[in-house]
Amino acid sequence: MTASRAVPDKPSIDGIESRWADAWESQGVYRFDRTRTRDAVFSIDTPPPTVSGSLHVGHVFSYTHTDCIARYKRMRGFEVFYPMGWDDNGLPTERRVQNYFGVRCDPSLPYDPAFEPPDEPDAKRQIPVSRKNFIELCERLTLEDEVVFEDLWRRMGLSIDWSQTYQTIGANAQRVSQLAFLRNLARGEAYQSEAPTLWDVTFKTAVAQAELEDRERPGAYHRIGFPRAADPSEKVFIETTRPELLAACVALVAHPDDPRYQPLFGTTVLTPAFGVEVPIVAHQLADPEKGSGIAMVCTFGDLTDVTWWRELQLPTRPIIGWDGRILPDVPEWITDPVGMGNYEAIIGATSHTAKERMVEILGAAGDLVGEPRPIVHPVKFFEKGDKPLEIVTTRQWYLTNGGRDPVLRDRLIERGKELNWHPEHMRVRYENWVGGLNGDWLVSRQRFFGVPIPVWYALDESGNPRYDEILRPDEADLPIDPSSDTPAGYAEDQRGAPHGFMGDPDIMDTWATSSLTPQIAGGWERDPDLWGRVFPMDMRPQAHEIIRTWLFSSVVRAHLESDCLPWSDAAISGWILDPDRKKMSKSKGNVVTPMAMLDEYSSDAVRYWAASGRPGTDTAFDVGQMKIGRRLAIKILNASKFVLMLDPKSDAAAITEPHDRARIAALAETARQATVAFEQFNYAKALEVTETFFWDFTDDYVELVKERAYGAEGEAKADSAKAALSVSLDTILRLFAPFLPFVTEEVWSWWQEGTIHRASWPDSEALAALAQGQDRALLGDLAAVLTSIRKAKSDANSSMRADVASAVITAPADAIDRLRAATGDIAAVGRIADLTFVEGSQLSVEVELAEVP
RNA sequence: GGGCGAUUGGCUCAGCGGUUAGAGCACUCGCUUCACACGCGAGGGGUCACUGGUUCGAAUCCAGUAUCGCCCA
Repeated sequence: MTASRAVPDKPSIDGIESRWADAWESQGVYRFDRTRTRDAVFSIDTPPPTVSGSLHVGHVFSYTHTDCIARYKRMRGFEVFYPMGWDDNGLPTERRVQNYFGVRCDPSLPYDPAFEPPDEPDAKRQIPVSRKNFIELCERLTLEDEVVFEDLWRRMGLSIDWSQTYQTIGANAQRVSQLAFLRNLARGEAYQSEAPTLWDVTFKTAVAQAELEDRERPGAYHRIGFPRAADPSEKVFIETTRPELLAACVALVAHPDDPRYQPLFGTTVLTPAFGVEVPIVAHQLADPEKGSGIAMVCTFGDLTDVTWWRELQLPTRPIIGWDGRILPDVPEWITDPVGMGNYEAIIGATSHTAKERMVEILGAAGDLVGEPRPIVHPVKFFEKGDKPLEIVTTRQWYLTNGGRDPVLRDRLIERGKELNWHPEHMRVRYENWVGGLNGDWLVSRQRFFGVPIPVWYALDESGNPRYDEILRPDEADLPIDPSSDTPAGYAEDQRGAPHGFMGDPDIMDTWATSSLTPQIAGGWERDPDLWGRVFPMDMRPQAHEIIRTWLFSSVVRAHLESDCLPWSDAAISGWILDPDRKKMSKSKGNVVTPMAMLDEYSSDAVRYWAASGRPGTDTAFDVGQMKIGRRLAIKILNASKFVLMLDPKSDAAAITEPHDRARIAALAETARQATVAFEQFNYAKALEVTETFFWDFTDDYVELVKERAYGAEGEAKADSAKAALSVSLDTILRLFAPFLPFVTEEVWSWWQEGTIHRASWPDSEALAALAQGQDRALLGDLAAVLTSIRKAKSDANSSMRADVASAVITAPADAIDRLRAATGDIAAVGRIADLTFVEGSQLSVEVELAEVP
């Protein structure tokens, strides 16, 4: 970088961001050099932020951590592959596009190349558009959103290669997702199955295990009597929280060892209100402690029902439709006229309403015992939904993830052990999750906006799909949309016709795309040359709450496709907490606008705060730390100005004074510690040791050698100090460069060629050699002496420039030996006329100030 | 209910077996020192959550308790 190449009179950190951001971009400082081979590349699988979401402090925090590592690695000589993705696939973007343009996605519509959204969108009367049109609108909108993010990233100084960007709904991401899916299909890792599925009735889509969350909800146990078929006067009492599912009851189940019910196993009862005969069966999952110890099995009330249904081979009697309402036709298993009438009473009702009506019906018939007993229990929800999930039987696509195959599960847990976790303890979250999987990964979603499942099905003579006859596209044609593209050998007019074809109507789980970010960014099956230079990647930075989703699914995909980990290291960042130690969130109204923060404190200052947060640790939002960062940046400018105004020569051989060598020895140790810390991804530690050194350097060393550097003790000793100052400054700037890219670059431009961000990382061994074996202990002795002298002056309320008539340093013999070598510096900084040493056990200084005239 | 992590001066944190426990902020006092008043110096302030244990020695290791947070049921 060539800038002024002179030290300004009044250096300032204000406004330097845009100047250097522009210079870095125009000179391609962070451009990935793809002539470098894999061993010389450090590749980062950057998290693509949700562009439809808002920017918040958490972004600044975690992206800074990654950038510090990227910059360190670049200075270590690695060519850093640091792409940026935009996550514009999924529900948040779908909603935003709908509202912004007043449209909705209807995949049955043909693509209209001339479509333009209305000038004045009406959210209540959304215009239906094809999937392709919808995605085009999404890309148009996210282009605007991306600009906001990119501006912030540049302003923060993220050293991203802006020629390497991708979108998770972009053509390349779609192509990669579909190609990977087809490869999974070919290897038998992707399969379809008609099975009970967790279902969100609001979004009308299947939901995967990873998207579930339990929420505490009030409920009530209803005690219901089932007459025995053999003797209707005798009743078996169950307790259920879901009486509305009585019509879907297929059995009663109790624990095989429960003596209360053992005599009943193999007998049957009649369901109250419906008169359907169901068996009493035994299963070890029945909890004798819960309710009456015998439970009603329905298809399906919860996941345990699904287990009982599967393992006991019970019939399927669904009564809840995909809209969450009771199915309209009286099912054939209800034959009793009263039962048929009771069913008609709940047709079309939601679960909630059906429950109320069933309670009425059961109460009127005397089948309900007593009052419902209120409880609070965990209920499964879609994490983005607000109604309890139902379980309905649907045909879905699954991807193997170890949830049903112990061998694969063990292999994936092994992968978790191979991965280097930062911090280490995050590994258990992965292991807990993988160990707790209860099924394969459900990847199909009944939504409209997303990456389509890239297959068609042949239709039989009646026009019904033959799911076993999957029509696959040619890999070269990807990405495709089966709702508008036609399979080979068919014509478009055969769509939906007998002996024709139909496209799979579903799209993929967004994680099915996000799990492939290394493949999308790294040019998998698109740019083999690039792929060979960046994969497997080195680093995945991400937040801890998506270990089960993003991290795990990425491991699954790389394992299945490439039989390796997608990256060697996972750097897990913590959260930003507000001062009340709650996670910062928009709804709490405590989110600070990142750009305003950068304006107020400067980018380097905000980065300083972010980099102070240890890896994986939740960190309080703290403007105090930003103020300190700002102070540090300004201090670097001023200290640099001082050193450079001495016009020092970087002649390492000139460093001959023991004090200077001791300082260089400390510098070498600092560089060593910072390097070790960075190698462990501990940027916070690297910053801390550098900062500590720097403040000692300015407060003690610079003050002590100032007079000597000005020439008070002759040219040779001045040159020694100046050379040490020069080497120190050069090293300090490089140690700080990953954290404070702007101010370090600014100073670098005053006296060095090129950009500091491509300069080499300090070599601690080379620095140690410059110290010529000098003991660092001298610095501790000097600091103690200096403090004593300053204290004497401070106690006397006098200036630090006050003259000292005499000072007597008492110290152990070895300390005296060391300190004698710096007598000149001590006398100069203390303005001591007469300095003497006395041997003693403890280091102390007796100071006699000169008479003030 | 299971798992993980945290608990150190008023605040934010470092230290994670070895001399009287550190830093910054805040606070008090002082200093217009020619790199910096967006500065410099000095000072006060902590029985390291609690209870046991291991050890010559524990903030640091072990067990338990409490509180908080997160992940998973």
